[in-house]
Amino acid sequence: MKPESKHLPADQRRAATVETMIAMAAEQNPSEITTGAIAERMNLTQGALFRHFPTKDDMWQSVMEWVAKRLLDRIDKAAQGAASPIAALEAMFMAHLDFVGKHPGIPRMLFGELQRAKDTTAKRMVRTLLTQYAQRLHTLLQQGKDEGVIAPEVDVKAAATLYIGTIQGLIMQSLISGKMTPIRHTAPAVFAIFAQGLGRAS
Amino acid sequence: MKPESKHLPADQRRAATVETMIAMAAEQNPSEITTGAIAERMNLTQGALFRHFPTKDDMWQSVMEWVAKRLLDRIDKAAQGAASPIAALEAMFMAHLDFVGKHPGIPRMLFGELQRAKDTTAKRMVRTLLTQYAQRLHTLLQQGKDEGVIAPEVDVKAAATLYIGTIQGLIMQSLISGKMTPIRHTAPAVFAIFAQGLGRAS
DNA sequence: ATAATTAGTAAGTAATTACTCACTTACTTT
DNA sequence: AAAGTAAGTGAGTAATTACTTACTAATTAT
Repeated sequence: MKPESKHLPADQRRAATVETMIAMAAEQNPSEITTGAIAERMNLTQGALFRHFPTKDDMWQSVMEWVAKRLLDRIDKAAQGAASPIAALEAMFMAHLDFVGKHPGIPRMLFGELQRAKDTTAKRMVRTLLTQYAQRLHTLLQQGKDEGVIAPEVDVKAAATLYIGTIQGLIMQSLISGKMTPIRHTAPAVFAIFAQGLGRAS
Repeated sequence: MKPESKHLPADQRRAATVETMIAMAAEQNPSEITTGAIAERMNLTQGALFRHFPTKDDMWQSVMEWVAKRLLDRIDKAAQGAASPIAALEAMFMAHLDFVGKHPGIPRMLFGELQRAKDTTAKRMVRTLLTQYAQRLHTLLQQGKDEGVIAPEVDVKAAATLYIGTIQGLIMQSLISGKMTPIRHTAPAVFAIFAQGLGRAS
């Protein structure tokens, strides 16, 4: 398939490993992905992977770095052009769903890593990512209140939780149906209710 | 600790196993719970478990049965006394959170099982549970629209997704912080935004 | 070209885990 | 009290998995 030569420089091999893991996470439970399976998918022997990563946990850590950087980048770019805080939220919402639509394994990874028992570096990175995400939400929501487009009685923290949950609910839906496509279809209606919830009762 | 005699009748032993697994899921990743660890917690040898369950998957299946029955029962009872569809939704919402507050391992189990690769019986049961849950939501939401307390432009399916996601968001919050308690605190504010979202723009 | 370095291979190893089985112990029935 | 049955024990086993290592092949530098 891919004419990628066998010998790859270390950084490219690491990048390829990360991408392979993300692709595999779309098809199976991340915690059930073995180093053997990763290597097989890369047409490589298992041992070769450990020339580039000291442990499997380090592989997951690299994956989380990839995800955190790309996701935050995407939502930041999406929010940039928006005319109002609510438009920004909606743009972020859609960008986020578009992102997980392209990489369906990612939400599983995040959630799976979050519920790991031991405190891996990867787990800490997920927490950091979500905290940074929440910060952006808080800022926008507060801005919306200041500008009067969001009702003053709205609890900012609750709204941020609801926003994250809204995405999580859509993802859950896709896990039940096994398909990712209906998300794009339902998303606008779901966001509409959320946005209506932020508005002033008037 | 417990003066429970060593020899237990089969049905009691099975029930005890299920409860032990639920308790353990509150402390660690369900997929990392081994039969050895379960047996140890029960002061039993590993082999004894397999006298009561043919496979480990069957244990999880029993756990899911337990969960499905109890959870649906709880939310049905909660909805019963409610004066309006929205009050019923709120009562269900709170009952659900109360339930997972008492058994913090349950949402992890459900989500973890949902993202399993192979189609276990347990996975099918989770799907069934969530479908039945959604049915109740659809009924209430439609009722609300008929009575005019929910805006006619609200998409019932989207609202149901949002409701589930709202709970999921709160659970995610607790996974990040590692604590279950703040859920109860934030929940009303989160539901308030959701309810406002259902209301007529007027 | 030759040497040095970097990447990949193939065959391990030790640990873990779900499940089995021959045997023993506790309870029940007559 | 004796016999029959249900529940538990403890020592397996086969499979899997993360990680290692001695060696080889490709790439780069001199």
